Amino acid sequence: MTNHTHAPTRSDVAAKAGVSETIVSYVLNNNRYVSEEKRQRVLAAVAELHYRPNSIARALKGKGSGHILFIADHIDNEYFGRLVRQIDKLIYDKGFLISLLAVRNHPDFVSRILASQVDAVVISSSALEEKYVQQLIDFGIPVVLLMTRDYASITGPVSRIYTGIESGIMAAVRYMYETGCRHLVHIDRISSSGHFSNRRDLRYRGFCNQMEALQLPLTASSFISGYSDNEQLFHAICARIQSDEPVDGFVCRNDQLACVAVSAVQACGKRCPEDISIIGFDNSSVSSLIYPPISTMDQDQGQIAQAVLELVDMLLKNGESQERFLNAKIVLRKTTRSI
Amino acid sequence: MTNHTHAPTRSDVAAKAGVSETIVSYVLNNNRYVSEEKRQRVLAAVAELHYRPNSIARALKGKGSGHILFIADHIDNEYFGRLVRQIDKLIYDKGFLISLLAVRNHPDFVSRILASQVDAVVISSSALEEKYVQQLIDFGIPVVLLMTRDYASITGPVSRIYTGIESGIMAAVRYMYETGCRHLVHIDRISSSGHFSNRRDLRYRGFCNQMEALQLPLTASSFISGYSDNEQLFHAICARIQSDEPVDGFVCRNDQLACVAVSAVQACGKRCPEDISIIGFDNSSVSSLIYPPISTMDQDQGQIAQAVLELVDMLLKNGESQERFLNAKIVLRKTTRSI
DNA sequence: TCTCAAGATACACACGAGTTTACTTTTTAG
DNA sequence: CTAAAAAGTAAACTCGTGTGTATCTTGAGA
Repeated sequence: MTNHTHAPTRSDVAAKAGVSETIVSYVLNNNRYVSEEKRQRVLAAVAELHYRPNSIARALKGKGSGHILFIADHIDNEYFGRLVRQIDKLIYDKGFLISLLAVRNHPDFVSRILASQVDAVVISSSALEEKYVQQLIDFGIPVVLLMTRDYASITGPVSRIYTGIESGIMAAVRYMYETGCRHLVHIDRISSSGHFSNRRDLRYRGFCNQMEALQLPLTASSFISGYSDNEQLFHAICARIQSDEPVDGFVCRNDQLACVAVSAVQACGKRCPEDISIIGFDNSSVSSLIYPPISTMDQDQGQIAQAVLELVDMLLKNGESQERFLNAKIVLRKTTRSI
Repeated sequence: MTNHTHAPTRSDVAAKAGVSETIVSYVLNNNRYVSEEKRQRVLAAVAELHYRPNSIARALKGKGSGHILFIADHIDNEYFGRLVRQIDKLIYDKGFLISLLAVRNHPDFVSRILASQVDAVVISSSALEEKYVQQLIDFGIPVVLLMTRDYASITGPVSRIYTGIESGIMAAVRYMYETGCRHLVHIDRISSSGHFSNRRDLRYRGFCNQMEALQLPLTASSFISGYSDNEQLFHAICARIQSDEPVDGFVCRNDQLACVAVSAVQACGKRCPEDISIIGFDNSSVSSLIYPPISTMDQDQGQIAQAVLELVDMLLKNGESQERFLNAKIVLRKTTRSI
């Protein structure tokens, strides 16, 4: 049982191959001419010792640490989990590793990230204050924003990916309209003070924009939000259904909320989708597991992952930033009518 | 708008404070005597420059990189996501960062991890081959195993956490028994060749052990497994219900499977829990969102996170390994009878 | 007065890799 | 056949930090 306490270093390889450390470095980085004979000896030694350049030492020389940091509000979110998985798939062969961090709006947050020496930062958050994002950028860290809200004030070389949230919600509203719905209600978890002030959230914005475009009624009663507890939300939805204001469709922030909506509709003795249509968001596992299975909007995490890596690469290579627009696809199941 | 391209270094701080770099180092590491006056000057300069020691350089000196690597089969798993979140909560103040990696059974896997220079590795996987785990340990990396299977062959200084999987399944079986079930069936996603060969999986083992202890019938028809597709599993469960062999309870590997079981039971015209009881595992969000809400076993991720960190600390500090036994709590909802 | 302990500081090296520069050998051109 | 160019190698420095050891000052004790 080989019991190495330390991983082999370049000097071990050089010794075993009978060449200088420099040669080893040249072979591995492939940036200087080395005679074929020595090259082979080096590669053999590398293979035999299972040598890999220490990424820490390499990072110290400015070659990058090989860590890409993902920041999200809820890192245990299923949508985010699937995205991370896809990225892990693509990133592995490039020698990168994913690091994860839940958002904290604390003055130390940025210096904490700086000290951790990650090569790039990908942010998927509606909660992180823009000033912190701005600081990251000002410090020269490559940043890719997954757009969940507008980040209006941010300036500098940031890449942005519109993952299809806004256009997705708009497509959902349009589909509901096309299948006959005229009184749509948006269900969300959070709400800012006053119903119409949350314009920075892309779902909210998409809903409002499309409603206005279709000239559908948009009032305070077009929104149910602010309930963090499912039980309370359930009752709020029931109350809304039984109120004087008409409803024939719920457009939900995510599939969990849609689930609650389905229960509420059934509890009120209404039929779904005949009386009230429901559409969720994220295509999470619940949506296909419950009965009736929920129609929802699916963002292709594989596609997003691809875009993230391309933009990170570009940022790392040229410092060039870019924007990307992706679309969510509608997944029709049983909580919406057919066209 | 301050546009620093580079983070400040120790020498910047030393210059600003008018002392030598060594003094800065002593103040920050608090390991040598420094006069109060200079200490204050250094701290002021640190604050002013927002200096933080570069964790890469510090890691190169063997002080640890501040990265703890989590390895799992499915890093997008909801259970795992919640665990990661809890750990992030506890770990943040200690200056650590979580890294994530999906299992690959590839010869390079270990050297890949070695090269990434993480301080410790936490493994939550039933798929990772034991030889790779052994290699990690032999290389002197602190390893904490979240026990999902037995890892019988592993030797050396590893810490193990039994998160309550085996004891949890046993408690579930016992509860089913106490509420009158006598013909229990275990539903799993995967199966090895032959029904009785998967003894290394703690759920499987817990189920078998408790069944034997209660002297309940345990035959090939006590298992439904091997269906990766929900549709196929649904039909398999229906077939089992309608077969000659009696069933009055399903003990499922997770809540998703329990969901499918609920649908199957209803589709077969049986009542749940009156005719057939069902219990899931993980207390994932689906379990409380569907109707009827599913009884399940809950592993307290906060508790597990706490244990993980304690064991990592211990490993990092003394190199001492340890075992920890935690329990899952039963969450009674509507798919099981009352006692 | 001399010595020795302890207080206070700084030099210099190490960590493991990348890279600049310089040195030696071989090849090519004139 | 000689000079210059090119190929091949290696020594030496760099990144930012921690720390062993050396230096220097001060004060107390004999």
